[in-house]
Amino acid sequence: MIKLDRNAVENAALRPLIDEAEIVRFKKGETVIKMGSICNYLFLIEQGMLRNFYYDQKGKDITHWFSSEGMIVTSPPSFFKREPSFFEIQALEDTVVKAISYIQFEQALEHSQALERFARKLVTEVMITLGRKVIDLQTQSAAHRYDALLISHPDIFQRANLGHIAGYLGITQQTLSKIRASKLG
Amino acid sequence: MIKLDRNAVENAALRPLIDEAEIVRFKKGETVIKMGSICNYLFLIEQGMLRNFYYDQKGKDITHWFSSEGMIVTSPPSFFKREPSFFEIQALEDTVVKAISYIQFEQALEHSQALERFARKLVTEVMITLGRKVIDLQTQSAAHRYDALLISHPDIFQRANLGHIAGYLGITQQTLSKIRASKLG
DNA sequence: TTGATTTTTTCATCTAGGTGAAAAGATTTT
DNA sequence: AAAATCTTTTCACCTAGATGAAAAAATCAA
Repeated sequence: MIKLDRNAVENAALRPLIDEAEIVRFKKGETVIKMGSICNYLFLIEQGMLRNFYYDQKGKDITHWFSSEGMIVTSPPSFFKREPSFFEIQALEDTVVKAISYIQFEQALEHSQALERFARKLVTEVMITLGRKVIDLQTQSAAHRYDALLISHPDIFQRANLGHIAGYLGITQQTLSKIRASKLG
Repeated sequence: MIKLDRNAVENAALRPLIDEAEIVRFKKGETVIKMGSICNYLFLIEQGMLRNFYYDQKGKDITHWFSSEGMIVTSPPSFFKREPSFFEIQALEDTVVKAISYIQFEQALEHSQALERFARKLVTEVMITLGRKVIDLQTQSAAHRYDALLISHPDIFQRANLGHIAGYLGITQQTLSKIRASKLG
């Protein structure tokens, strides 16, 4: 969802929250957050890869976001608004996370203005990123979005399957396959 | 961009920031923020309506967001990251805003944890809204998005022209016109 | 009160990407 | 190493929405 750079991880305000977080392991394919449940954690990924996805009207599974080492991920509407999640989160690889509970998070933020500030800035980054994604979906062709992803996150192509990537790009797997074929000639 | 409900406006932490903001008036059609400039303000709309828009590759003007009375609006990437804005902001009606400068904002947040907290929650709402817009663009038909807007923001149809609304819905004006025609029979 | 400009609709045509089914390739399981 | 399962590609066909041009309607200006 959002990458914590080295500065962020070493941020003094964040340290205690990370340190008291529980380490949790997920096996490849395992469900981390189930649709309909309330997501009580921010997950800081130590090792591995997760994806957020949802089911559209027709029940098709659509990837909303990929997250890997150093990123913080959650089901934002569920975690922040304490409501049932329409996202599922699933492990694409064996994954190790530090799970920061909602209660830990709320308490830490109440006791530390620096952390509150840090959290605000993090959320602001995600907001800007999502704004860019809206513009992208509205103005770029599928092929262009594919190229951009290949450059910005080449590792995803090693770690997620093309069905997941197609959903993330806002297209079907068949269309993605056509785009890939067209690059070969 | 984001609506401040009555609770929010009366929030004690926010009060001083609003009170020291400068009142600015824009005439219908006037440009509030020019593309390429740095947006130094959060605008709290007292009266009137603004739209954020950008130009795509081909130079087509695309509305990203409408904002009216009680909403706070800015060019988020420019305001928060202090970089040239790719959004323009334009007044769709004669509009009165309270302009909170970046410096006022930063200082107030440093001095008030409650305000920092309030700002985080506000940005979180925008993040969630944008996440929903991504899903909407990816899963709903243009006609469905039109219906949804008609229900959620009927006033926009009185206050913005259909070209602007089409851009907001992610379609061309001609397509919007076809959708409208199909509703009449 | 008539131009001039802007906004909205209409129309004919085109195309990016969807759909559904099937084949081909990989990977996993026994 | 065969069977079963999952992933990716291919193909024929379809459709939502784009494009470009033009007409019609509404709004504004002198």
